[in-house]
Formats: sequence, C-alpha cells, structure tokens
Amino acid sequence: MSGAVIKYDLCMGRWQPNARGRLEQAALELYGERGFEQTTVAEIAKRAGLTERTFFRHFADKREVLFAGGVMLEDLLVRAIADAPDSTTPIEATIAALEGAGALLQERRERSRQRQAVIDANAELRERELIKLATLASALAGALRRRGVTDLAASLTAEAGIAIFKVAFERWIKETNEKELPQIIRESLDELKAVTAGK
Amino acid sequence: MSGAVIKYDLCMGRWQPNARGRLEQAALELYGERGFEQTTVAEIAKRAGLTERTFFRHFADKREVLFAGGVMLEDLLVRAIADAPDSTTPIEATIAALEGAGALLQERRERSRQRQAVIDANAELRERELIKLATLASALAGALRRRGVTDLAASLTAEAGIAIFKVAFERWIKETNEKELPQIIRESLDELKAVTAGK
DNA sequence: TATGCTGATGACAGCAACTGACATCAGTCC
DNA sequence: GGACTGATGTCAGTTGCTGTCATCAGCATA
Repeated sequence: MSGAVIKYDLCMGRWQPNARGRLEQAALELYGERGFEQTTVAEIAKRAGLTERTFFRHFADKREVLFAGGVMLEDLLVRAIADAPDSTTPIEATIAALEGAGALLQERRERSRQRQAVIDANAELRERELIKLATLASALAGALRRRGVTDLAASLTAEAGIAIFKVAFERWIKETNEKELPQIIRESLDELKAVTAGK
Repeated sequence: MSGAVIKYDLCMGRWQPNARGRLEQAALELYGERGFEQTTVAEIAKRAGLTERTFFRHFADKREVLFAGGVMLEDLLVRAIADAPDSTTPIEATIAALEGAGALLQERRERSRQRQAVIDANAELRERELIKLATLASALAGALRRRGVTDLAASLTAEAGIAIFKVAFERWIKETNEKELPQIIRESLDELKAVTAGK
C-alpha cells in the first residue's frame, strides 16, 4: 500500500514522474485510513516523496486534491449539451448528458464509493463538493443558454438536473443491488415530473 | 460607524451584554468594509470589545458568524410544512413555506443585499452558504416525510424547492424594480413546472 | 562547448485560523 | 460566608497556507 517514501531514481531525470498523481493517491489513502482532519499535508507530501510546499503548488488547498478531477466531468457534460440535436428539449438534453456522465461513473463504482465515504465523513469536504456541484449547475445553465434557452428556464433546468443527479447518485452509492446509475437518473426525472405536476 | 472599542461600564454587571450580537455586527461591518479575507478574527473581536478566543467560543469558525441566524429560518420552514392542511400537495406545502420565509426577508431587503454582497464576494463564504441550503433541503425533506411523503418524492420536492428559492432569491437581489420575493418564488415554480413538463 | 533560460522542486520564515488548559471574578445558591 | 457557575481573559501550541529565494536538470541557441 505504498507507505514507502519514494526516492530519486538516477535513471530517470531529476524527479519521479507524475508528482500530482502521487499526491492525489497518497491523499486518498491517508484520508481513508485515518480521516481528513487527522491527516496533515506534510504527511501526504512525505508519502508522495515530496514536500508540503510542493503540495500547495499543485492544489490550492488540502481539500482540492480530492476534487481536481471534476473538471473533466464538467467538460463532458457541457459538450454533450452543446452537441444535442436542436430538436431536443432542455430538460431532455440535460438528462441525457447526466446519463452519459453516469455511465462513466458506473465503471468506477468502487472508487466512487471510497471517495464518497471520505467526503461524507467530513463537513468541510461536503462543502467543497457542494460548490463543485453548484459550479457544474452554472456551466450547464450556460450551455443551455447557448442553445437559446431563456435565462430563467436555463437556470431552473440546470438546477433541477443537478438535484436529480444528487439524489440519484446517493441512491446508487447506498443501494446494494446492481441497478445502474443512468437508469436511476432516468427514474428520478420521472419522479420529479410527477411531483411537480402536483401529483 | 462604531469603530470605537466598547469598554466596561461599572454600572452594569461584569460584561457588556449581548457579546454574540456585537460580534455579528462587527464582523458584518468589517467584512463589508475591507473584505472577508482581509479581516482577521482578532480585529472583529477588538471592535466588539472582546478577545479572539471569545469569538471562537461563540462561533465555530470565521464564516459561521454570518450564518448563525439561519437556524430560525429552518425552524420556520419546517413548522410551516408540518402545519399545512393534510390535503396540501408536497410541492404546494413546500412553496407556501418558502413564500412565508420570503415575506420575512422582504422586510429586510437592504440588510439581505448587504449580507449577500459579502457572501458573493468570497468563495469560502459561498461554500458555507451552499451547505446551509443543503441542510435546509434535508430538513424540508424530513418534514415532508413526516407528512407521509415517500423518500424519493420528499427528497426531490425539497431539492426542487431549494432550487426555486435560490433562483428566485438571486433575481430578487439583482432586480432594481420592486417585485416582491414571494411573487418571484411563485413565478419560478410555474416556470419549473413548464420546464419539467417537457415544454 | 559554453551560456543562458525555464520549470519543477526544496528550504525556510512567517501569518493567521483554530484549540487546549488554566486563571479570573461577578453573580447566585445554600 | 463559602462553594459553585458561567462568561471571559491569557497564553502557548498546532497546522493550513504563502512569500521568497536557492537549486539544478534539461533544453535551446549561439
């Protein structure tokens, strides 16, 4: 489990490659082993064979190391919405994009569980997760506006989409059966439709 | 305003009353004057005539001083949902509760604007605001479940309600005309209904 | 080959957020 | 009057985070 401190290897350049990835790995391990607050940045850096100062060159703060990967997801969603056929309704384009992202996550179910367990165990990490989701909602709304959707409708559709994703993701993580994330997302949309229709 | 440090007054007990309120006031002023990050806790405490250590006895961290009042709002909303007639649908009970809260905020429009300007100017404060809203959503979902609403429907209704509130509040803060918050909330619900219906 | 630039890292000092431990002392209860 | 309580002060310490300067492999270019 890579508790070992990595040292220079004279054969390959001045430094070990992928410093950023090593920091991410070390942080996820340590946060999982002893908790977020009980882990110091110095310890993460040491396990990655680097110094504390270098950690903060790669990540803005101690939390960000768990969320830096989210940029890819945002790109994916925005592109999916942009590429949807013109005839697609805003809510349908949004949900289709989320189903696509859900399919990706479906392939890394165990890692998602591990990461989410770390996040759920700490209030500061939950805060960071929420702002990432809010940023995502903003990006989705922007993508919708670029399709000609009005401001209000774009914001509400994006927020509703994120709400659906949150609820669906939580159920997916919690459930023991093997229902797949994209399917849960679709079911959640149907439920939201029923609920807003006044039921 | 009130840059003066408050001193003991031999006529009235050992300490000035309402230490907590003085800290809240001093913090809002300083955050507004020079920004959240540029304000130290020691400065807030000094303006309130107290010490840094005492600040942390009243508030868990430097941000919480802006959000401690939110507990009242949560109580109000939960009670409103609990007290709604049995025949009221979940979404209607939720929106009615939010309209009630909106009416309260309507009376302090300027203070709301001031507070929101401080929050919007800082990412850490936005994080804290989001987790407060998420907590509120949880509380709403709980209140709905106690009315016999199923888990999934309760979560989605609560999340949708909060999404509506976020969007409506933002428009209310931003707009120069005098449209009232409860009305904007109602309009936003109608828009969400249109959007989820597939439009 | 020499020279200089760049980019990732280390080393170190320092600030400010937050915590734990103990002291102080007005008011209150018995 | 003596014990107790509760809000506050004081002080030392940990840790997240930043600024600054030094180091040095690799690369380009003369």
